[in-house]
Amino acid sequence: MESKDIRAAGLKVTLPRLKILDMLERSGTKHLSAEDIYKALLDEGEEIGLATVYRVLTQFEGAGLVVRHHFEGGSSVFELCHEEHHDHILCVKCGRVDEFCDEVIEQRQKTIAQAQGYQMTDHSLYIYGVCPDCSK
Amino acid sequence: MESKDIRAAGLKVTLPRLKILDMLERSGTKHLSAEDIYKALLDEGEEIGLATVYRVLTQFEGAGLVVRHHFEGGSSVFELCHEEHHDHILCVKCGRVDEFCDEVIEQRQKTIAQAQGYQMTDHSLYIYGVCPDCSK
DNA sequence: ATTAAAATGAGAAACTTTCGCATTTAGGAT
DNA sequence: ATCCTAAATGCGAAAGTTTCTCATTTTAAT
Repeated sequence: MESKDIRAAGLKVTLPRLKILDMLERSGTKHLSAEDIYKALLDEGEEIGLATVYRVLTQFEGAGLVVRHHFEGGSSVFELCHEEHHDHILCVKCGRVDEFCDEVIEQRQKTIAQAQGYQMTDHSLYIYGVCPDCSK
Repeated sequence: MESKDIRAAGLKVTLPRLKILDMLERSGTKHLSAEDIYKALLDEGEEIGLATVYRVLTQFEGAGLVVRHHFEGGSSVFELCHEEHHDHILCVKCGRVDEFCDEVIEQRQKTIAQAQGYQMTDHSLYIYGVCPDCSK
């Protein structure tokens, strides 16, 4: 259980927060929007308010428990923050999302930031393409 | 003039479209939202509707004349599509945006896509950091 | 000039996200 | 275990962004 993660963030361990965390865990590699999480929980018979989902996700983001992504299409999506950083490759046909890590790029980004006089704090990289299943 | 670009996209050359294109050109490296463009044009005494701005931007995007970015913060921003592809580095303090190109990363992305079985169609890379001005 | 198809502007509508506030809950002190 | 206060919740309203509808205007080819 991650009660400790919630507590470590200075937040009280409440039922809604555990539910949301659990939902994100079970979602695996799929990225969920606030609305997705809200509906999924309602479907499972949980009582929760949409405003709470938004509030909690924002708090979790601030605490570094989840990352928010701005994919195309209106709403933000969220995913649990694993220790190891990773980037994403998305299928433009079916929406499938895969993850990858690449040290070469990581390093190169730092170099570029430095060259531009920036102190790099973060980055986001998305590769778009047609996934194996959709390209045959 | 880029009347030809508009025409090449199969769109009629209208005043609103020329105004929007011109505004994007004059904006230089700054990225504008639909609302930004709308207000800026109103300020210059132009008559234009917000719906038109949204419509035209979406059409321009489809035609490859502009790129839409989903930076943080609610609304999409747009920039003219120059021939050469480039990525962005943003200041998390002042919002400044700089651009860069890096062949190493470009190449590496193709390699990664291939390794994952994807046919890469596009990508987007944002580096976040503190810009030279804000870090002193 | 004429005309059909396309584009526009204004407001309504849809959608995502945040806010305000009365009520409930967590968790430390008793 | 019970009490108490700050924090969290749920609801509906509100704010913000984007799309839609439709009557009117404009483009560009005849």
